[in-house]
Amino acid sequence: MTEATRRERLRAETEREIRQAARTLLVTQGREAVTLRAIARELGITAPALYRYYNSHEDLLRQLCDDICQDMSHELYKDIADLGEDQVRDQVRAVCHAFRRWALAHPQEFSLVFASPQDALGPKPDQFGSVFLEVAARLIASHPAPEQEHADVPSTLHGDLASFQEVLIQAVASHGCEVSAAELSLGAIYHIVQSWVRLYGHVALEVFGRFPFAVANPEPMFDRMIDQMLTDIGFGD
Amino acid sequence: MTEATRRERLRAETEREIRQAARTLLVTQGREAVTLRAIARELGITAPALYRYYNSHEDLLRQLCDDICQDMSHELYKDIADLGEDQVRDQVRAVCHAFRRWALAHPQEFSLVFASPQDALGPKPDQFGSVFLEVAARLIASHPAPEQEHADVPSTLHGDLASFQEVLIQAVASHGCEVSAAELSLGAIYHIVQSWVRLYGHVALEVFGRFPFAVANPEPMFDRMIDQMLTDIGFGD
DNA sequence: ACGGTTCAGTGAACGGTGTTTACAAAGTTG
DNA sequence: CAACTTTGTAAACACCGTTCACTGAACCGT
Repeated sequence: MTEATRRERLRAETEREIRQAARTLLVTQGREAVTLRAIARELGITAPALYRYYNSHEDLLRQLCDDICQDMSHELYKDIADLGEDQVRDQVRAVCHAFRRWALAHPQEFSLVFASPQDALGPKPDQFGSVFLEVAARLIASHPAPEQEHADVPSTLHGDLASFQEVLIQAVASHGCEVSAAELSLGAIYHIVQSWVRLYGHVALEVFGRFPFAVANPEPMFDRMIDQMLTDIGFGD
Repeated sequence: MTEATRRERLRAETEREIRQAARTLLVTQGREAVTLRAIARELGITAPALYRYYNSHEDLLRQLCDDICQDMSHELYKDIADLGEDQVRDQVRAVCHAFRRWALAHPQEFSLVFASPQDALGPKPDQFGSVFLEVAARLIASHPAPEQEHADVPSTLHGDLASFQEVLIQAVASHGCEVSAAELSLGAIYHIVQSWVRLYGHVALEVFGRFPFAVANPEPMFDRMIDQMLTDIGFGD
């Protein structure tokens, strides 16, 4: 059967139950309610027992953030799975809409992930925009005409963009698309990052209710922005 | 002298001292350290005394947010005060850079203001992007050629944009610039909002350390984005 | 099958938190 | 001076994260 011993299986099980309880508390009662004692109460154990699984309350929240990001990532990929391999532009559109929809449907999770400082975290650098960035990179790479040159991106950024280029190429490759550095120029990378800035800016403003004026229905504005983004990248319809 | 009685002056004084202490704690030791007892300790009083001034801890934090926004607003206006009345494009550039600089220099304040949900707040709808929005509106209105039409903005948004148009016209007017609705078209308003989305997106990502890749020096990227923004609005050099 | 070891969980305790309540001591006002 | 308002205190409550000594059960090598 499974390689793990019985003990390890039980441990992994309750570990999952703990985070599930924490997640439920977060969603139903907000971040403040995610307390060690409340979680333990939910599982029918006492608070100190949780220290067998997590070093601290902060540690638990950190791992909860990882869970959330992973779930969102899976959901986003699920939303573009139905689309054909060749409809990459539709995939970009879909992933943008899915990201907004997820954030609006899970404001507490979205806030928690963003409120937590990225500083003293593990080796994972991003894990939030990665899905969008991968799909967008696939779109540009798969397009036959990479007319974008890296003439208009400041030379100071070439180093950073080049290292990110490698990361993106590897990310795309892990989805079965082999691309070369030539197909994914530095200019293209730059446009992708700029698109992520806009996408994130809109969604964050909307989720946090910080739009400069009361928007009755932000959806058409979002649609319009996605169109503009695609046009700027060079994929206007 | 002042209209207020002696008691009212004393009250206002300690009220200011309380928020000053809270602010210092926030900056030096982070949000978690802004506790009622810590604030009281700083003033040499006890925690329950603070309830004579604020209804709750949450209420105090809310008002602290207001303080922060107001301070930032003043600082931003101070940064563009040196520029001539007619150099409005430079003013936009300056206010963008000032916003980024302020956010990077005050990450704790920036995070606190954004982490706090906007929902159950007072009558103030925004108070964060207002400075940028006002200056940007002034730029467009002062420009002789308002070639932007509202043909390319979704008709669904006309209502929301029109109401925001009024707000902006009033905001610009309060700075001595009378403009008509014709000089500040709906298309222009839309571009201003889009610019704010990008500006906020970049700054938030940078402050929260959530850029998709390690950027050694984000400043040239920011400069490049501001250029692009101005070009999109119709003010490329 | 037994004995030692590992491990999950408990209960009590410590210092800290927001908040309420009853009360004292000032300041203000008639 | 007396009545009243305002400001602060001390004690208490329930809750929080965290530590520690301890129990009991599961595991493992012999």
